[in-house]
Parts: sequence; structure tokens; C-alpha cells
Amino acid sequence: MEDKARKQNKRSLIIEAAARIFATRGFNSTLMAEIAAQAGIGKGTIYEYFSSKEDLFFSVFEWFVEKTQAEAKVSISALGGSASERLKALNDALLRSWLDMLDMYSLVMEFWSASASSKMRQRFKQAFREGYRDFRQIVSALLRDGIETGEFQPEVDAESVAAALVGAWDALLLQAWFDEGFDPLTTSRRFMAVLINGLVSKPQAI
Amino acid sequence: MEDKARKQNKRSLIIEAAARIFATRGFNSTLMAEIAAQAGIGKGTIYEYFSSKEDLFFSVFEWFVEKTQAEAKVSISALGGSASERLKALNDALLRSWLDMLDMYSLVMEFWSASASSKMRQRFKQAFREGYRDFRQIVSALLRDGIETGEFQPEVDAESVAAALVGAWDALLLQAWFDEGFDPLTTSRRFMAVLINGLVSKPQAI
Amino acid sequence: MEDKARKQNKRSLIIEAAARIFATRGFNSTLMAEIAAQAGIGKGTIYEYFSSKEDLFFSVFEWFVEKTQAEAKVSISALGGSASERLKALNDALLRSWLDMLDMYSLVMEFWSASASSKMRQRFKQAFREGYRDFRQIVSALLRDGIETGEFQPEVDAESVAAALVGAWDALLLQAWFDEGFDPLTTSRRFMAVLINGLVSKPQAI
Amino acid sequence: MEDKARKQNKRSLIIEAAARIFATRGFNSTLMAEIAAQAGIGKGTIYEYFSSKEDLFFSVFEWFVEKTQAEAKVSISALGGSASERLKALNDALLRSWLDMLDMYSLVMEFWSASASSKMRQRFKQAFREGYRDFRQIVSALLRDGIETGEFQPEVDAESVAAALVGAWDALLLQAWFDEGFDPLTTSRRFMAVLINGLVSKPQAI
DNA sequence: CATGAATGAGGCTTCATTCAT
DNA sequence: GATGAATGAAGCCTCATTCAT
Repeated sequence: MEDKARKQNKRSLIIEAAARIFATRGFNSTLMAEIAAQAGIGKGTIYEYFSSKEDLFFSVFEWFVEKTQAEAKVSISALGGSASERLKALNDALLRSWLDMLDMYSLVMEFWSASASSKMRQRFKQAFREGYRDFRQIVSALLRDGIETGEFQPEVDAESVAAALVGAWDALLLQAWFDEGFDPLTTSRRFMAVLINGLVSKPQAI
Repeated sequence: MEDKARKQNKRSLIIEAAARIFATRGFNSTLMAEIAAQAGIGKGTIYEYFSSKEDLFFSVFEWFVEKTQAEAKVSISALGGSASERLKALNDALLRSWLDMLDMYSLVMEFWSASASSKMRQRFKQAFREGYRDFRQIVSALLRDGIETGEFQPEVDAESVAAALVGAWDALLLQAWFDEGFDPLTTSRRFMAVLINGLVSKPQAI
Repeated sequence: MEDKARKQNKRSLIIEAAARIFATRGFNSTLMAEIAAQAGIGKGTIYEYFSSKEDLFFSVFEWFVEKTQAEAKVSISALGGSASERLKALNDALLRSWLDMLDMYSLVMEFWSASASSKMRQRFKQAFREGYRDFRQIVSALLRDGIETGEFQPEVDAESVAAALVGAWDALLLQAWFDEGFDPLTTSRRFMAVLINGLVSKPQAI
Repeated sequence: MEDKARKQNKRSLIIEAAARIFATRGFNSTLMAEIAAQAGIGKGTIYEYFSSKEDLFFSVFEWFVEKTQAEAKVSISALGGSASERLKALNDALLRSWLDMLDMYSLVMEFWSASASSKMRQRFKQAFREGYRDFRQIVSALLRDGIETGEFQPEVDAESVAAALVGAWDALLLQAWFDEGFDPLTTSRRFMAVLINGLVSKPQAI
């Protein structure tokens, strides 16, 4: 039991060391030796816990997804008030938590790239597919809630808005990654104002 | 004159061959030999036109950016009607043109990854920063136009909506890349309906 | 301690294997793979001890210089008798020790060539410059000794004779390298007889 | 006839261009393209006159030997006076003519290296063997002349002294190549004084 | 369990040489 | 004859992975 815990600890130690290096160097430029050094262990030891560099990378991915999802769930569970208010609060919570670890955002790009071309692309693609689906569902549930209570218009397609919103959050962070002068939090708030207005306002006859 | 044209042609030939291979294999798994074979030339010939694999990759990036921007500009210049209509048309045009080359979307992910970790990250980052900036400006100009004509509400922050919209397009395609069952065009249209409603409707007092 | 010794041993193993191959094939025609095979190790192992082929080559050079200088110093320290006798004994000792490794003489030519044109020319040139200077000093000290004891004439310029003598030894071996029928030991002894006669005889008034 | 002359001219043009590049870069680092550029012709043209890089290099060697031998012969034919005087004059003439082209001395080292390891080593070795033999013979003829006229002692072994002298000249230039502060002309004169003293003085009984 | 020295497959790149114009 | 674009064999070096200690 204790043994298992120690083993778990070392595994985490390696994963977090690897995450740091992968984030700065990228998958291909990262050397197993660097990860070992960063973790303060021997090169060979990594192979006691992971079967290959790709396996380790995928484990980092799983760890990362779990970590960010956990944070997102915490944010969401804490939401209260009207659907609009919860939507705004979610926007703030998500962007804030991501901005706190913007230096880790390069990891996301590595994961995207891996989903496009690595040998494990299928595993990555599936995880992304499911991750996005889950996330869209959380958001669309919130939207449907707003529709059911009459706060949002019944014409609104919750799924579509959820998908676009999830995408917008991702891509605002991407733009922030590229452009240090870009402020995604303020941008997202101003955008949310318009979007929420669109959700609550009766569509104009055309 | 003819000589220069021939040289230009061969350069393009190599770039397009490289784009295909990079898109399917990713940067690192792509062999220079494969590119040469794909282009129907000798391995050494590539180095007559590009100084290294990285240089070729960046050239593919430049070619890709130019190509997609050219298409986008054509779409935009053809727009007419009200701001809302132009926005919807732009949405359709962009998504359609990207969906036509969804198999090339993995290239975008390779470029993102390169911007995060390759030796050329600065070059990539800068190009992305400028690319996004340009694109946001085109969209925000359209939005400001709508505001000035009174079609859109004056409270709307054109910059922020443009940034989120540009991001949403990107990220809807990303979701489509991960999920074959996801229909980004329909999704985007339904989302646009809500967004445009938010742009034109007088904000509710809260 | 044992570890360091093992590491040192393997380094030497590689250097001596490399020396053999460089001597027969020359720098450029020598393959790292050949050296590894000759040393009975894997190709990659060489790079655990040397950063590049050039680095290994320079290390062979340093090893060679050290080895030959050590032999020369042993020869010199064992000398006794008059200055003339010591000079003759030095002549014999040096030529004999070099003739024992005439098959390694091609290495010297590779070193000369490297000092003329390789990327490391500065390092080689400096080492040669210092090596020749040291050697000239040893011989000129011996000559000055003879002058001070009155055995050699005071008009003798010890530095100049030392330089020419050192050069003659080198170049006699060079001629022996080119011409198997050339006997540098006998030649040098007969030459030394004349030179020593010139050192001890009172200059003729002209 | 005119055609043949033009062909000869271009051949020489290439050889001299090649000599310059080989002297500065060394054989291995020299690119055929550099030689062509230096000669102001196209790369392919070199192959109209020489069958390969090695062939061109050997032709440079032949040209160089011919050139330096011609100079030496001119020097020698101009000599007059006693054997001692002719020896001193030869020393001066040879060193002066070589010092004038010390920047070409690296070529000699390339030739030595080629004789040790190139594919053409046999051709080079033979040429060097014969070159040294010829040169030794010229000098030993001069010495024998001095012996026959009674100016030099009969005990002198002309062959041996010639070999050592020829070697000393070579090696003094070598030392000058390595050490800019080394003055081979003065050194050689002071050495010659001692050597000539040894040649003319009656050997001491020992 | 942990280690890191040893390995060798693999790939980018160079450059002498060819040959169509 | 002259050219230089095209070629591909060849070789240095990297680095994930193994395994004896």
C-alpha cells in the first residue's frame, strides 16, 4: 500500500517534470535525459514507469486533461444566480484559471499536433473529441436551463452556441499566447455581453 | 525570365509536395526523402531551393498563410448587403473554404506546435500574431460598419466580438477535425443567428 | 576512482584505435564507424567521450604529442658524457624511437595538414609552435652547455643550430617515409659528425 | 594550334585558381564550386580539363613542383665562387624564394598529407621520393665538388650532409609557418656557418 | 528498484559529378 | 565547348531504449 503510494508519487513526479519540459521544448525537442534530470532521477528509471516517450507524453496529456477538467468542474459547481450570471461567471472562471497557466498553453498545442500526426493520433483524437463533447454538454446544459426558465429565447440552439462558445474560449487563449498585448479576459467579457444580449433578446423579424 | 519562372515553379512544386507530407505525417515524422519522392525530384534538389528542413517547413507555412488569406480576401470583397448579411455570408464562405481543405487542417496544428516549441518559434509566433491581428481587423471593420449605419448597437465592442468570432471559426473547425460527426457549418450558422441578434437588439436593462 | 579509471581507459582505447585508422586512411577517409569497429565498441559510444570527429582527431594529436615528448624526455634525461657524446646519443635515441613507429609518421602529416587548413588550424598551429619551441630549447640548452664548458666554439649560435637540427631530424624521417631505401639513422650519424666538427673546430679565418 | 594554346591557358587558369583555394582551405574543405568561381568559369568546365577533384589536385602538385624546381635551378645555375660561397648563396636563394610564397606553404602540407592517405598516395609518394632524391643530388654534387677541390674535408659524406641540409631547409620553413616570430633566413645563415666550418675543418682526433 | 554507459538505427545534409541545353 | 541545375551516395551525429551492475 505504502509501496504503491510511493510508486504513484514517483510517477507523478516524472509526469510533472515531463510536462514542464514538453511545454518549453515541445515533444520532439525534448530529451528523455532532460526529463530525468528535471525529475532528479536516472534516465532508466523513467522506463520503470512508462514504456516509451510517447507513452509518457500521453500520460502527461491525461494528467493535464484531468487537472484542467477538475478545475473547470469546481468552477461550474460553484455557480449560482441566473443563467446569464452563471455564464458570465463561467467565462471569468475559465479564462482566469487558464491565464494562470498560460505558460502551459504550449502543451495544448503539442497535444493538438500529436492528434494530427503522432503515432498515437487516434488516442489523442478520441480524447479531444470526448473532451470537447463533454465540455460542450456542460455549457449547453447551462444554456438549456436558461431557455427552460424563459431567460433565453426558445429559438436559441443551445448546442451550437455551446460549441462556438467553447471554441471562442480556446481560441482567445490561443490569440493571447501569440500576442502578449492581447487581453483575452476583457475581450471575452465584452463579447459575452453581446452574446448574452443575443440569447435574451427576442429575435427581430426580418 | 523563363528561367526565373521555372525556378519559381519548382519551388512551388516542392512546397506543395511538402505540404501534403507534412500534413499527413507531421513535421518530425516527415522525411526529406519522402518529400523529394512526392515531388518527383532528387533529395539533393530540395536543398537547391531551401536551406534546411526547417526552412522548407516555414516556407510551407508562408505559402499556406498566403493561400488562405487570398481566399479569405476574395470571399470578403464579394460581400454585399447589410452588415448582418455580410457577416453571415462571410461565415459561410470561410467555413466552406476551410471545409474544402479539412485534410490540410492538421498543417495548422503543426504550425501551432512549431510556434510553441520549434527553433523557429519566434518567426511562427510573429506570423500568427500578425495573421490574427489582420483577420480581427477585417472582421471588426465590418462590425464597425454595421454600428455606424445603425444596424448594430453602439454598445457593441467591435474588437472584442471580432476576436471571439475569429476564434470561434478556428475552433469550430478544430472540433470538426476531431469529430467527424460534428457539423461546423450548421453549428456556426445557428450560432451566428444568436450573435447577430445580440448585435442588433437593444441591450435589456438589468 | 575505479569509475574514473575505467572511463580513462575507454578514452585511451578509442584514441589509440582512432590513431591507427587516421594513420592509414587520413582524417577525411576515416569513418567514425571504422574507429568504433577497431575499438570494438558501438558508433555512438565514441560520442560519449568526444564531441565530434574533429575533437577526437585533436585528442589523438594531443595523445601523440604527449607520447613522443615523453619518449624524448626519457632519452634526454639518460644522456651522459661530453656535449658531443650527448648530442650523438640524442640523435640516435630520437631517430630510433621514431623509426620504431614510422608507420605512425603519416599521422604527423595529417596533423600538419590539419594545422594548415582544418577548422581547428589555430589549435594545431599553436600546439606545433609550442612543441617546436620546446624542442629547440632542449637542444639549444645542450649546445649552450657545450659552449660554456669550452667544448664548442663560442661563435656558435646555439638557437640557430638547434632549430636546424630539430628540423633536420624531422625532415630525415620525412625522406625515409617517402623512400624505403633511405636510411635516416646512418645518414644522420654521418651528418652529425660534420656538424659536431663544425661545433668544436675553431673557425677558419677567411 | 591556337586552339591548343587556348586550352592550355584555361588549364593553367584552373590550376592556379585551384592552388589558391587548396592553399587556404585544404584539399578536403575545398569545393569544386569555389575553384570554378575563383577561376571565373562554370563548375562543369573543370571537368573538361580534369577528370576529378583528385586529378586536379595532382595537377596542382605537378605545377607546383615544376614551378619551384624551375626557380631552384635558376638559383643554382647562377652560383659562382668557392663551394662554401655557393652553398651560402644557395641557402639564401632557396629560403628567399620560399619565403616569398610562404602563404603557399600550406600547399606543401596538403601534398604531404595526400602522400600519406589519399587514394593517389602512391603517385604522390613517388613524386616526393624523386623530388627529394634530385634535390639531394644537386646539393651533394656541390659538396663533392668542394671535397674534390680540397676545400671540404675528404671524410665528409656528401650524401648524408646533403640529405640533412635539404631537410633542414624544409623544416625551417615549416617552423616559420607555425611561428610568425621565427626568422628562418637568419637562423639558416648562422647554422650554415657552423656546418661549413665542419666541412672545411680537419676533424679532431677523439 | 535504480542507474547511466552503451548502443545503432535512422535521417539530415553535403558536394563531386553528370548531362541536357 | 561551356554551363549549372539536378542528383544520390555517403557519413556524421542524435537520442530513445536497453541491460549489466
